[in-house]
Amino acid sequence: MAWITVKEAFKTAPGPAVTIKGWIRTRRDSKADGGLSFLAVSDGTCHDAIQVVARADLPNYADIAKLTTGCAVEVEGTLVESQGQGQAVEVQASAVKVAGWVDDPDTYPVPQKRHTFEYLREVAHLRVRTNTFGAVARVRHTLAAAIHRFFDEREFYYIHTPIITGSDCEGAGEMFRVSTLDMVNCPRTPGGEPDFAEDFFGKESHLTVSGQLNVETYCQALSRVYTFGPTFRAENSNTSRHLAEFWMVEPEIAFADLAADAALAEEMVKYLLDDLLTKRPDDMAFFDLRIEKGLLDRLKGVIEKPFRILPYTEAIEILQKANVKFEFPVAWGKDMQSEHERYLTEQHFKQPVTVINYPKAIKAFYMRVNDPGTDGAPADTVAAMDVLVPGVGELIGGSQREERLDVLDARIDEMGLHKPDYWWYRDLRRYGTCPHAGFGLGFERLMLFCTGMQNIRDVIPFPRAPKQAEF
RNA sequence: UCCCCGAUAGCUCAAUGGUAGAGCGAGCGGCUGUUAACCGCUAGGUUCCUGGUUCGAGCCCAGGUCGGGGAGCCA
Repeated sequence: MAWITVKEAFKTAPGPAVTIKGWIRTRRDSKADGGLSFLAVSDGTCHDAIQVVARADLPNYADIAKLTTGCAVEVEGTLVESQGQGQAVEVQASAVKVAGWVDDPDTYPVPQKRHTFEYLREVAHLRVRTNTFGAVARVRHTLAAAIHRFFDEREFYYIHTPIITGSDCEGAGEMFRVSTLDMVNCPRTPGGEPDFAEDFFGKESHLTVSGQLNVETYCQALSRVYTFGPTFRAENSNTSRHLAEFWMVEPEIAFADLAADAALAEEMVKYLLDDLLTKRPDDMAFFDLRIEKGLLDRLKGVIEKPFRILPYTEAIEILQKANVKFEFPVAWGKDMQSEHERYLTEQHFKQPVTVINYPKAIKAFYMRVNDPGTDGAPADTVAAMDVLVPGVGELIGGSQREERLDVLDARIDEMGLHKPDYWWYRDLRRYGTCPHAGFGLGFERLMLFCTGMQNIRDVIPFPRAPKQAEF
């Protein structure tokens, strides 16, 4: 008897003998026809559970009648056309073997009832057994696979940039230290500071906050590259859009400017949405029905319309003219607040907006300095871009990189950074430099955008956030 | 880190400073080719922690812990 997945079973015509293995979602009993039980069995391979009909003449029916939500079972039977409403096929069981009971149904953390997401976070090891978190897990996989396929189809190479970094020059926020030093009796320098020369790497090391600087080196040889891996920020961020450990997609393209970068970002987002709608119609219909009404229409709209490319200088003008009372003032040269970004993408344009050419003073040292007067800006700008999307805010941040060594050095000095730390990054500008650009896409933010889920802690299996690393 | 809100049964929430309740879930029974099933019965409590006010605290006060919403940092 062939063991097939529930997903396969739904695609199979009635008739064959099959074995199904999975976990009980619900059990319903009937005394009709001499007695029978209906078991909804899920194996997670697709959104729906399959109905198993277990008749009272099965030798272990007394056990079957005690099955509760969460029990693991192996069912042998025949795939048949369903006699009832609500499903096309079901399994008429010839044997139901109980692989694992639920100890105490009264305290099983995820019985078949409504749960809040806040509660389910406390039982993250079991929450994936619910409809929502099963769907999240499958969508997450589908998007991740689509990312690799998108780049592979375009001759990008996947670069495994390091998780541990010895350079303290990534400049994208607080970092987690990686150390094997004895924290209680740590070796000290004569000055009394911890002596990192004695540490594992012989220097102070941290978890990466971005793969960008490393991936730029491979870009300068392989032309089109990307990295997709975990990223760590030790910021004390307590929001529904930040994690201490998150996954980031960072492509880097050689002989490319900001326009090419923005075009790549847009093409990628649309490719991913289209692939998701094609490959996961069951889960996406669930999100549309239960999580965000109108989700499917919203995503289809994103695929169809071009992103709005909006110079920062123009964005400020729109915000200043807006008939809305903002909590924070709008002024050229200031970074846009969340409320400003949300206004642009949610109220004014009602679609994804790519804001480009930000003031130099508020952006990172590696972003390429624009020619004076770009977009009619009153001061220097850099070729940076942020892709803002409704409901999430900043989905992507990127830029054309400064490829001119003299300009880069001036920026490093200007920002008070320690030039020798950047020796290998500067080398790229000495040995055959070329214009190049790239961006970072927050994978969990993409998940929020695609599923309509509200909290970023609910779109990653085991969220890492301040005071949260239980599982 | 800042502002606001919250913590009571397994879960979601009620309860004027005076005997702690409901819905869902769970157990048992009834009914039904059932499917958000339905009907009946039953069990289930250190009211987050520490201290204070009071004859008496789930309720008032102080501190803490944890959670949620918003902000900052950003992806």
